[in-house]
Amino acid sequence: MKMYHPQEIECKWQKYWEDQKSYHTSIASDKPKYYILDMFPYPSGEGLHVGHLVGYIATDIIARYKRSKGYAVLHPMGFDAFGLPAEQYAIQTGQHPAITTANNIQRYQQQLHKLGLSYDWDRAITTTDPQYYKWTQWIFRQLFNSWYDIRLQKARPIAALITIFQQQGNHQVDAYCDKSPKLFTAQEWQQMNEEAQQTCLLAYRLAFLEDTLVNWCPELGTVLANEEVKDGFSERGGHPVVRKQMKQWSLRITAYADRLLAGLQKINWPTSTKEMQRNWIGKSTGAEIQFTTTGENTQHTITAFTTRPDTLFGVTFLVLAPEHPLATTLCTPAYATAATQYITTVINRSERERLTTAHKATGVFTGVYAVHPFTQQPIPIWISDYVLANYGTGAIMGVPAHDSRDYTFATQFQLPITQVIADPSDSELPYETKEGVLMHSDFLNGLSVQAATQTMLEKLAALKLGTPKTTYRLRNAIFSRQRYWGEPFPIYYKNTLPHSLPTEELPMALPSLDSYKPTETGEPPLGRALDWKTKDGYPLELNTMPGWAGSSWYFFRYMDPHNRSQFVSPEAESYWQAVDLYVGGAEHTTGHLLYARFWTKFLHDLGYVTVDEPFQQMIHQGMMQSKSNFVYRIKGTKQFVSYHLREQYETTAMHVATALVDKDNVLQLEAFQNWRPDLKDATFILEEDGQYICGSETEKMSKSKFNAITPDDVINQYGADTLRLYTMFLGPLEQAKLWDMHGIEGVHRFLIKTWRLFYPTSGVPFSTDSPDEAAQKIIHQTIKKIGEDIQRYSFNTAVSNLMICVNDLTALGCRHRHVLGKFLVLLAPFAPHLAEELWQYALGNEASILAAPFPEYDEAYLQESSCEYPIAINGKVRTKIVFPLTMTQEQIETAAIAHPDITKWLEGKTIQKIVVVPQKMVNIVV
RNA sequence: GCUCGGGUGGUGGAAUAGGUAGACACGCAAGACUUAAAAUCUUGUUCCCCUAAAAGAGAGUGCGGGUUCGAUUCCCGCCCCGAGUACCA
Repeated sequence: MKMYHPQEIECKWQKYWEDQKSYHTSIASDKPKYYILDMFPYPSGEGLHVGHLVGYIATDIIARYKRSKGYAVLHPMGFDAFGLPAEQYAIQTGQHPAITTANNIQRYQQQLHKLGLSYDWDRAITTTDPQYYKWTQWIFRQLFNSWYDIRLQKARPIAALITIFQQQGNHQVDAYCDKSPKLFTAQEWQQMNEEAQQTCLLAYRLAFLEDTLVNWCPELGTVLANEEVKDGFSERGGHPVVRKQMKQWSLRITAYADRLLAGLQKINWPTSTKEMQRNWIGKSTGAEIQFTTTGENTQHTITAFTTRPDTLFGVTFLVLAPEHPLATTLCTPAYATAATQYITTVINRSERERLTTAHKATGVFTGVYAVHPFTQQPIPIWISDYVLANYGTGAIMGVPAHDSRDYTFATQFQLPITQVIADPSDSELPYETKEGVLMHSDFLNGLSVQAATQTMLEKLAALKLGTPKTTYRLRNAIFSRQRYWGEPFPIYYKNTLPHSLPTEELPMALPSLDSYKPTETGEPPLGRALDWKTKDGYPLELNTMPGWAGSSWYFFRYMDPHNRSQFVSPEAESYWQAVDLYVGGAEHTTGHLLYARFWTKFLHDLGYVTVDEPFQQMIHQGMMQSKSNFVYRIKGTKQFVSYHLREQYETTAMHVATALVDKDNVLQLEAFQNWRPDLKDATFILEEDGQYICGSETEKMSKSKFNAITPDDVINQYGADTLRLYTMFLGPLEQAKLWDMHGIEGVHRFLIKTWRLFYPTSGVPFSTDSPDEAAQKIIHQTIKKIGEDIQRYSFNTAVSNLMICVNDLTALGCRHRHVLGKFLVLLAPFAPHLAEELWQYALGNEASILAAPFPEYDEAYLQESSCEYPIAINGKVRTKIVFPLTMTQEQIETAAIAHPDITKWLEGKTIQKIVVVPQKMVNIVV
């Protein structure tokens, strides 16, 4: 009898599939297409752990299933390889990040290869490859040379804008641009020199230079995007982040805010993810209202944005953001010193400090009043950092009765509070609900919130005091990084104005440097490059692009990865279209997933792609958790105290490798001392029984918590098929799962049982007779279930159903070649190596199982001739009776109440009703 | 605080359209094989009461209500856990 040795057969078939080019994908116009994509991984130095694999295994099962259903399946993999860790390593060691990256990629590929994943590796792409980033630069160049036409709701080439400027100036242009662009006539435009013209155009480009307040991370020496900063610290590395004014490249994603919002309705994504994008875009409608200051000499106009114009009569103060242009100039001399001091401290405060003091209201009075547009009452103007400079207009009208933040501020500084909406429940102020009737509001009195808003907007418009306005929380995306390991910008400067390099000069490759640190003068690392200038001697851009540049369009490149003349050919793009199913982490919701949608819409506008949403359906795999262990170090010493005694000392908890801890959390002391050089002379305070007990917690699996399980160890012990199956068997794809090795024996035993079904101890040969009813029923039921389970991504139940099938066929002693062959095709997407081995060697098929079509089930074999009915009395099941399906409802009723197990419950009671649900159950109501 | 998930045996989980709660697997217990152990196989395993055992009775899907002949599933109110978000006017 042959034994199941996964390590032998898995290597053999992996090589076979590679040699046969089994996963080669091409356009097959006679077949329907299916594009299934995993999120672009960053190849970190730590390699993969089993948590990363959940998604890869799931997509592989679907890809294999879809192929066996006759689809042309695009299932590629590649690497998003620019990024900070390789560069930090380069700064420390001097090793070029390209070498680090290549090593890491190789390790990833080996790990993925050992899992038997069916990627078409000929289509693999890497963002750091100049032949790839050539096109990232090319797309950036298109963004630089485009503007957004609001009337047509699409991006257009900058040449079209120049034509408009030549003919009519920019007074009539309806475009997304800088806040107040310089206005000019056609004649003025024509008289401008090139420099002046370029300055004007820059205000309209979709990729533009801008002085902005950025998240500066001194430790990393670079700026970070909003979503790369968590609680005032950098997401990578956890370094502090401060706010700083810098000239940066930005992308005008805000032009697409409305389309990014509307597009969510067309795509099949988790509601939570859509909701998060909606909140991130943060569309709010309201009005901008003008307030004029009182004062003898100078009168200023302050424009405030509000979503509640209906509460205008409740305004008791105005607040300016500290960064507001008027904040420094408005104050009366008596208040100016205090105000300037406040503004300086607040602006220099780091993001971190702002957050920790967020709950406290701070601010200063300017000494100046504005006039209420209707009551003509004076309204004090304050400055406070609870108003954000870059949202709305940077100025708000304070309505303390109906806004909690304004309420806190008013209470703090004893400003008056005027209630203007009657609260039906009469609860405490502030009353923020949009229900109720207006009061103390002159011409609005008695109106509902909705009607009052409408009336107020009309009145403001008529008196030219305000206009309806929609704002977005979404900011333009800062696109410069002061780093080496990223795509260089295809940009050079002429008299400090940016120009794009001609496309023939792309790719613009990264230069080699002697060091990857910033220059002594604080310039980015590219400042060290010799001859970093164009042929004509113009200086090139020193910043590089952020990590998300390459991942914003990679899904198109897989369609046509070797194209030298286009980023994707129209033929390939129109065949593969959007990704049908995208599987990856939810943590990319407000970053990658938003930027990829933005770039797709932009490329669509310019006519380069037909789709305008990149990912039709999206699923997030749940995170993998694992038990992590802690030891407790007495502060300032190398002494470690056991779990139960830790409270007697002042200790810090420290993660310890779970490999050094047994299942009862007992630490292996010697192994711990040898774990790291600095622990060599560690000493311990032990429990009474002489053991060191570690603390334990369930946490997200990660190398830094020392609780990661690498696939390599599992594969060495059980084989890739067992790992694939077990990862799916743990629970639903989208749910967080706890990895523990206990259950893996169960799925491994299942594969051994499967093996024995084909190589039984009895040695009975396979039969080619037509299978018996019982075997047919089992296999057809399983075909139905597996198909349904895969289609609803329920892989854990699919594995269960495969187990049930093997259990049943084993009990039956099934030897039918026909039935067993069908079973292998069902098993193949989950455990491809074992299925191929048994298909070719046990059953003696000549062709690969990959060519076998997914079996169809025959309804005829699923028909039952009878059904077991649970018989319930008042909903409680009392007995079960088998009835033939030919029985009528009346016959079932009569039989049920005549059954001895039932009659004893009916004694002395009257039957009120009998419910018979065909093929389900019977309920007797007494 | 807000938004979105989720609470089912000792454990992971199943129940796809309101119809037998606990599939499948782990663990545990007993037995077979073995000199013995491991491996393998067989049987049992929601809890509680009763019983020598069988049989039987009751409770039960976070808690409290509701709709229904019937609710893990639908509705209302609460509690707990997890994730995301944070002055966006």
